Amino acid sequence: MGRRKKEPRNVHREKIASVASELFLARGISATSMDDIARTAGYSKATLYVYFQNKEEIVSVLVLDSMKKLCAYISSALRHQKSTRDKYDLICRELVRYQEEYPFYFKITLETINIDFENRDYFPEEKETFQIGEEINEMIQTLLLSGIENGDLRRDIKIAPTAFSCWGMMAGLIHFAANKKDYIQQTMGWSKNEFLQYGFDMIYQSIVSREDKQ
Amino acid sequence: MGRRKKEPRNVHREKIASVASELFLARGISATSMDDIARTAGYSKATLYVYFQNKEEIVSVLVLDSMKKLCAYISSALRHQKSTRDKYDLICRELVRYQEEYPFYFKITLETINIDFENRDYFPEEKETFQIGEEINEMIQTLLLSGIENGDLRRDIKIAPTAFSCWGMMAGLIHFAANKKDYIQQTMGWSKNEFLQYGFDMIYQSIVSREDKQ
DNA sequence: CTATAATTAAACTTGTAGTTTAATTATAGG
DNA sequence: CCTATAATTAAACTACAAGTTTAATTATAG
Repeated sequence: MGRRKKEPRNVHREKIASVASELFLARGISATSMDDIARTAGYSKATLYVYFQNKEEIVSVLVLDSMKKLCAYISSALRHQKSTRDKYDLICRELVRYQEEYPFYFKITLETINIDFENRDYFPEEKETFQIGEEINEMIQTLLLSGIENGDLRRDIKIAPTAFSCWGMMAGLIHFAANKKDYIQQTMGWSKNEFLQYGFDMIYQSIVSREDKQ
Repeated sequence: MGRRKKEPRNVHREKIASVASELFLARGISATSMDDIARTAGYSKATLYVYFQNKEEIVSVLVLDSMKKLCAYISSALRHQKSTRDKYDLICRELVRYQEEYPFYFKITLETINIDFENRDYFPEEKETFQIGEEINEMIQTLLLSGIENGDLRRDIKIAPTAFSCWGMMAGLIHFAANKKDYIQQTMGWSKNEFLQYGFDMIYQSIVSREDKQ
């Protein structure tokens, strides 16, 4: 009975999400209204509500996109480096890149990956985001395991707790560095990246094998 | 010319702040309206605006209070323990306690201690909060220094970067543990505190002296 | 040409922070 | 006991926001 189709639903969703992404990055999520998005995207607000349930759904789609990219970054990092340390360093770099590219989603991800599937209703995108988080976890745990096997990492570390501790510590470090850039410069005379390098190295020190004490 | 004084300004401020604190803890800051606070405190909304500029000022007073307590906790921890490790452990415990007691202020503190004194106008409370953050930093750096001197900690760590890295990592760890309690239980079979213990130990491993390799 | 899908303008609801005014209330000082 | 005045307040107001709904408009497939 449809007499008119033109663009499929997803084209509109992607156009809207893309515009929202730019506005969110420029002004922040809460400072961007649905009216802003509609105006910028060249739709009316009513149309936005045809393609998305609400603002939250738009955000969750963008968070998912960003997590997919992060996952791809990390996966590529693991494939392209050989040594445990090189892989570790590149993962750190990718995490920093992710925070810089998507500062708001980085924050949301840290808080949301949670998911107590009982309580709330979640968008499919949110559940998928959670799944991708699991994928990343598995990659990190695989790295830890192979690091232990070839003697790069301590034999007595516990894989899962170490992976999650690293995740929490790195996130905290990156968050700190991103928000206190000027402060770091003033008190230590270090750039954000120098500071991060030092912090990431500290974390590595906590898991590295201590056999080689030349 | 004042014909009536009754309660000094600060009594009202404290009563309002105290009520706000309870509501914030119970429902969250953004879910608590000025009307809620006024109703619960037994004032009219107009009176709230007599004693506070706005909601933000109430929050900043509460954040300051919470930071004062944290500072006192940590200071006491350092005075009551002898060994570097005991002092370290107790500081970790106090940080966790702080997060549990003031989850919302913990988050704000992590984001706000920043302060780029040029940009915004800050309430005096915000500046004082920053100062207390500095005090805590100094205490931690003093601990690191004495730990190095008596051989408990590695001689090659850099005091300030290590202190700030620890701060960032611990905050990240605590934040992770607090938000993903159930997840930790399900994936690792560990309680939040067991996980935190493991994570804090990892951090300590990264700064501990490695002389004693029995 | 027209039925109908797609889109929209605009009004509306509900909720928020913040401001202002005019009125009310309580009391310190004479 | 008065009364000037400080303290307080109710209530109306502005200015936004998200989200919902309706009635009208627009474009096009057949």
